[in-house]
Amino acid sequence: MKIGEMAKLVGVSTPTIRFYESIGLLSKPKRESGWRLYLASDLERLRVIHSAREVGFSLEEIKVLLDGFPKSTSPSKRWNKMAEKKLSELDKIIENTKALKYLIEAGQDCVCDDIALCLNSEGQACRPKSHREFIHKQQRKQTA
Amino acid sequence: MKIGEMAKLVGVSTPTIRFYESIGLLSKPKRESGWRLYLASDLERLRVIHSAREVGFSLEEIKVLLDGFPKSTSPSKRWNKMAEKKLSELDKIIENTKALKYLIEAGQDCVCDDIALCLNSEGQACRPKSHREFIHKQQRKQTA
DNA sequence: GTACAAATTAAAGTGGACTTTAAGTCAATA
DNA sequence: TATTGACTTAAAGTCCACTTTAATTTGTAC
Repeated sequence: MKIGEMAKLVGVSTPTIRFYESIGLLSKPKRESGWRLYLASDLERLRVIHSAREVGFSLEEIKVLLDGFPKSTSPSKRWNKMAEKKLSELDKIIENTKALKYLIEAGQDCVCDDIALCLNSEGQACRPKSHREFIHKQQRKQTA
Repeated sequence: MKIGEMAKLVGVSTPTIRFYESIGLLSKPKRESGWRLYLASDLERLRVIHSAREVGFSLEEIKVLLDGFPKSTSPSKRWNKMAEKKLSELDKIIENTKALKYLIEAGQDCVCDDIALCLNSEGQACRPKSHREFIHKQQRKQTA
């Protein structure tokens, strides 16, 4: 497939794809009369890159993660180290995301005058109760 | 508390806090002989900002989300619209994060020669099976 | 054959989110 | 009283991840 089709399928711009190629994040594909022709495997790789970007990985991190992805042999120390680090970061992201979801949902029927009050107040008449309890649990976890 | 203490508790730098103040994301706190003195509510707000940043919210988005946070009245249309949008983005982030976790975990004992093969191949001898199935499910979902 | 849409290049420009710099002030300790 | 470490300011600088520009080439439709 040509660059425009792949771009559309994944949801990035064509200059972005060329840019990724220029920094070696995507490999140089075959050409047909000058036009880049991509394979299904390129599409998969770009999809992974895109979702990793959305989760906040830097391009450099993605490069290490993908290029160091274990071949038939066992993973390198560097890869393993980054994988470990990233796994715990991803867990943190999931926690954060859930907390924010609760916060936003609560905004729809919370009666606090301020978000800080809503998060903070102990005896506040803030609905829904479930939200306040969840947030407080999160904060105790983070502080500890 | 002074700026350094708050910075340490949340995990940002002191210039970052002053920068947030300069763009109106944090309000100007009381001073004591020139030094900023923060309250517990400032700490909570900064915590929310920080975790939202980690999840990829822009500062502008966070500003809208927090400043428009419904007071005793009902939420504004703008706030509601952004909240809706953000809730679905957050769901996507959780999906992406889980998929990446599977991918990284799989890297530890996958026998594919390449990450694209691992994601892509149908009859490939790629362990663990659970991972491949999960990823394919994700992809079908995204493409659909 | 001409217009059009989609591709090509290298290089310069942009926007967001900080970070650094430089010169100074404050409060506590030796 | 002098040093230390945490604070103050405004302004300039940096880094990342693209995006835009401009000038050109290719394949398809009328």
